[in-house]
Amino acid sequence: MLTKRYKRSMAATDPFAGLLGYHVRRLSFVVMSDLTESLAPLGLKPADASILLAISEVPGVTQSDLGRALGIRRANMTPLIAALMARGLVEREPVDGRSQALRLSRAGRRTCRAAHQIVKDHEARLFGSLPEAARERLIAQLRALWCGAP
Amino acid sequence: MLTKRYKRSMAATDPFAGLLGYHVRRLSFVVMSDLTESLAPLGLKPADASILLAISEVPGVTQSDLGRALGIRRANMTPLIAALMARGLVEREPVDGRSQALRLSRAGRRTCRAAHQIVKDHEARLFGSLPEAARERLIAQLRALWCGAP
DNA sequence: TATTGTTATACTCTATAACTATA
DNA sequence: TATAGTTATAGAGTATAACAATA
Repeated sequence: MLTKRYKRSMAATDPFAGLLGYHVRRLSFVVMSDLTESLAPLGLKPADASILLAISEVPGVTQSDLGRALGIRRANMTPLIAALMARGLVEREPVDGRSQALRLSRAGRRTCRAAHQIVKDHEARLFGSLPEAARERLIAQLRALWCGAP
Repeated sequence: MLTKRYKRSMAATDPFAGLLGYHVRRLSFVVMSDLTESLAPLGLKPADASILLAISEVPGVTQSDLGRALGIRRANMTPLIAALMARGLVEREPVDGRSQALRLSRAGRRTCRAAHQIVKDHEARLFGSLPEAARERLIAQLRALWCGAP
């Protein structure tokens, strides 16, 4: 990430060192890179894994509600769900004439468990150095910052 | 960001609430959205602003070194620098037959100061609720997580 | 041989608009 | 009139490979 050359030439006067947003951005990049790489053996991207995890927690959730919860637009949910259905991981059943209830198939539950384990390992690898109390305080602070104070 | 429907159907059992990486990702999105919007009046993207700020701190920095410091590849630096030069904000001078030293023009320094103020306001708006000590601890923790422990 | 800067290009993610069918 | 899902498409941002000129 940081080269020797950078450390020589810029680190001492890094104009971003005092910017919280900058560190959030760089950490987010590291997190997403590691997670993408970790999930690749399952043939899943982070978005796929988040969909499986969320369906597993709320079986029967609607495609639209799921998209809203994850910050994925309707138009972009369509191909994501279609791919998971084509792989036999997700099943769909109409709740009325327009909404579709999503559930995991048996294979989907298996893949979801594997993904969940990978995510836990990934978190431990990246954040394991933090004491549990610090980790929880960090989560509470970040959560408050992105989804509004309380 | 979060809809009422989401709060009703998923919040209680949010499978991501305990994942630090998830909150980093969501906060990064909020940060980048706000920063992009805040810089738009100057006709700058966050990458442009980071380039101006960095050149201002290290005048004469090389295009390659700058890219490495900011995590932008050589191939992607070319059009970014070209656009800033076309706007008369950045000037370039060869240090040897291949490297180019970058400096801000007078207009570039003016735009850089404006960008710096916008960034400071943006940080205050998003993170002003944090006491200074908490903010600094947060920065130290995030920095350690993305660029290696010490 | 390795590095700088460039060009061309491709891939992913995300965004919008328009359409249908249902409520 | 508003919502669910779909389709098509456009725009960022980021990635690689190959090239010429230079160290």
